[in-house]
Amino acid sequence: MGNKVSITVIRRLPKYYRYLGELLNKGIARISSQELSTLTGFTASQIRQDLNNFGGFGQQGYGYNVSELYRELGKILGLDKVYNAVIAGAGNLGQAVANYRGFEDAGFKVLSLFDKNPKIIGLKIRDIEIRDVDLMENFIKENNVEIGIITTPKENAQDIANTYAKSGLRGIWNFAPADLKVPENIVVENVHLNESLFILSYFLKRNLGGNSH
Amino acid sequence: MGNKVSITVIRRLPKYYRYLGELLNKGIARISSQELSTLTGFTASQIRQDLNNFGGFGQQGYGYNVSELYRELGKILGLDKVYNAVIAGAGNLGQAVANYRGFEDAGFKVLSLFDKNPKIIGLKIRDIEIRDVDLMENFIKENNVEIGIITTPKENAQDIANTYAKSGLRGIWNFAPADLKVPENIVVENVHLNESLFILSYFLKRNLGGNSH
DNA sequence: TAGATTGTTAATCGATTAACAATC
DNA sequence: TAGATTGTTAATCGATTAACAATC
Repeated sequence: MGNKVSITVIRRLPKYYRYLGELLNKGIARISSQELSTLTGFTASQIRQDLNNFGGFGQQGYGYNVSELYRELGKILGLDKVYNAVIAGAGNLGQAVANYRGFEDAGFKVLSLFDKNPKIIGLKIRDIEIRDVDLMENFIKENNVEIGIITTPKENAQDIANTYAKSGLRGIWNFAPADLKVPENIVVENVHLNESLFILSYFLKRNLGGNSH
Repeated sequence: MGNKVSITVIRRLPKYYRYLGELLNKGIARISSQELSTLTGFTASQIRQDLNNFGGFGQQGYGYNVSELYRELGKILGLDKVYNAVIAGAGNLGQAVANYRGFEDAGFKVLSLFDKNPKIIGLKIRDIEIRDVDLMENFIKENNVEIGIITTPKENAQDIANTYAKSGLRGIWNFAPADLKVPENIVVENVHLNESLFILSYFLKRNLGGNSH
């Protein structure tokens, strides 16, 4: 399997996956790149190019088999494996993530939340306990945790990232508005809500409507 | 002011704005494109190109005045105006957004949350009341609300978007994993957590580390 | 004035679209 | 077989980088 697929291609894959899942639920068996284009807004040509980075999943004269393509994309996206995760920062956002159902669907399991506020340590979100953040490093090492989520204020984000790095985590999902410095072998994916909000604001000011900027 | 600045440029502006804010807090008065490059990871050349889409904010031999550039970018991003907002969906995520401090910093004011669950209608998040979603349309019309946030399950997202459109809102900040259909004059900015998570998963599977994919 | 750094044009690189032969 | 639609190459378009004259 070739390795150097561009990030712009990869960022489109989840959207394909989402629509294929919807088609699957509707019981639709096949789909052409043209029909996928109508759904996703990407051109048919681009869709074919994108998919062919990973293999020839289609069939001339027929199109793509929905359930096969869905399964293949799931594999490509790594959704066929379960990862253990922890959440640092058990405020509203941390609790929202802990409760987020899409999280389990993607094969992630939250084993614990961590916080430094003694008032909430010991509480449970669903059945997930909030523990003292001082226990986090050992917990990660002892429970085969591979993903660390950061939902703390930005002031603490780099400290948490450092602890994560020491603990041997492999990936960080960062919600703090900060660019984390981590060792080369750790993957960081950012959700920068403030940036998203600023972009909304930009287009509002200019009164430029239309979906999906 | 020219109008057609590409979306790829616009998506970099919030990062410039964030770092300039940090420099301002540190009391740093000037910065070169080269120094900004070190901070942001974009090339100096690209930074100069980006900024020159909006005007010549720099000075040869000197660089950029931090507070001036910060202020100018704030204007470009529309952060110099206050918008009223409401939130549909008062679960964890909706409450997290209501409590999110970056929200006020960007000039957005949440006037009310709305939900259909009678158990939480009437409660307050900080001092923001949760109201019955049936009252939402009138509330928006009567309170000069311009932004609608969607933190409901995806099943309800399009209905909420329709109500927003009827209410005369101008912008939607959508957290549901769905592509909303809205009239041309309404701006939609999406925060697709599931897509972000899938991308983290993709890079984890491939064991490709490094920041900022 | 000399040094620094922008603003801007030109060159390169990469991504998207178009086109069509291959083939189901 | 005829029609449909992919996989893939070539053409186009847009974004990034390099280079340097302008100028503070």
